[in-house]
Amino acid sequence: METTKRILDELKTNGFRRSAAREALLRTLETAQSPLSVPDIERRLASGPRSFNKTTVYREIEFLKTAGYVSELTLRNDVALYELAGPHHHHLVCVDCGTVRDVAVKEESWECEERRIEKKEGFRVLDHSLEFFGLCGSCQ
Amino acid sequence: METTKRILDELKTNGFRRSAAREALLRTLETAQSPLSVPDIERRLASGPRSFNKTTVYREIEFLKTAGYVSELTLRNDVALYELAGPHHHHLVCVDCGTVRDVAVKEESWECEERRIEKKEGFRVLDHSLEFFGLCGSCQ
DNA sequence: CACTATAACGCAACTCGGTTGCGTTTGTAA
DNA sequence: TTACAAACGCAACCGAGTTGCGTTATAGTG
Ligand SMILES: [Mn+2]
Ligand SMILES: [Mn+2]
Ligand SMILES: [Zn+2]
Ligand SMILES: [Zn+2]
Repeated sequence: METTKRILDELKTNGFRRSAAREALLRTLETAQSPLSVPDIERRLASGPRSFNKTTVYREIEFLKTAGYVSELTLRNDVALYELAGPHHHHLVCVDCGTVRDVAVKEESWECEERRIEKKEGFRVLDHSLEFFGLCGSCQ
Repeated sequence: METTKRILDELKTNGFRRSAAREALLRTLETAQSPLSVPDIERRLASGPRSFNKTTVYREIEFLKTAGYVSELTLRNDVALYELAGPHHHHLVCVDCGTVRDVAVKEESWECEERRIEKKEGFRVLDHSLEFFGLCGSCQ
């Protein structure tokens, strides 16, 4: 826990300030149990002690993404979702209620597949996205 | 070839008309060598014998998607891309030039993974998306 | 070849996530 | 305390995608 504090400290050693918006945004992401959209974040911030301009939120998300502390999630042309960056993982997305859950996938099975692609297709694989769509426990 | 004609025929037997927009749009997707966005499609149509209103293009895409002839592709929060529906497959996306290519992936290796998820997570998997991001031959 | 029903279309106005420019505020270290 | 730049707010903007509604055109019928 206290990921927020750790990130703020790391940022400070690199010359970035501990601002109210930055801390509030990090705490929001840390306490969220699933990825949030920017509108989500704005609402949660607004229901706290103070709200922030949407430009600030977008810029801060962009900053934290570039710094590697936040990762962006793309699902079926909905709005972008954000979560605190962690080890590489994938998601279960309920097509009914929209909830998003982390899921561990054994990647070894098809990392050889990536190497095969690199060789056969002449394409240098840097990253991949894999998400599962279906029905969560409460929706099936 | 002549996927366009086949689709138009199939649609006609179901009571849907062979309209100019529908035919032009299908031909555009058929001759495209990679998925297109709606703005892409609008531009290509406009440089042909006649152009169509963007609402028409959106509605037609939606119609063909629902009818199962077009599939939508979502990559890293860019605009939606569309291609003629075919057998399930995945894509190689160049993060430099943006080109999108089909790629065959042996799914057997991790279909057991899906079943494991269903059992362990209590989540009914209906579908998945898997895309590879990296550098194409000309960009690496 | 009319006639008709309705699928398909165009237009204008709108929504909303996301961006940009610019002037102001605020955190931090000297 | 001061000064510099990081961070912020505001207003205007952009562009993909949507909606309502009146009009046009396709295709089956007589
Ligand atoms: Mn996650
Ligand atoms: Mn494809
Ligand atoms: Zn659900
Ligand atoms: Zn490339």
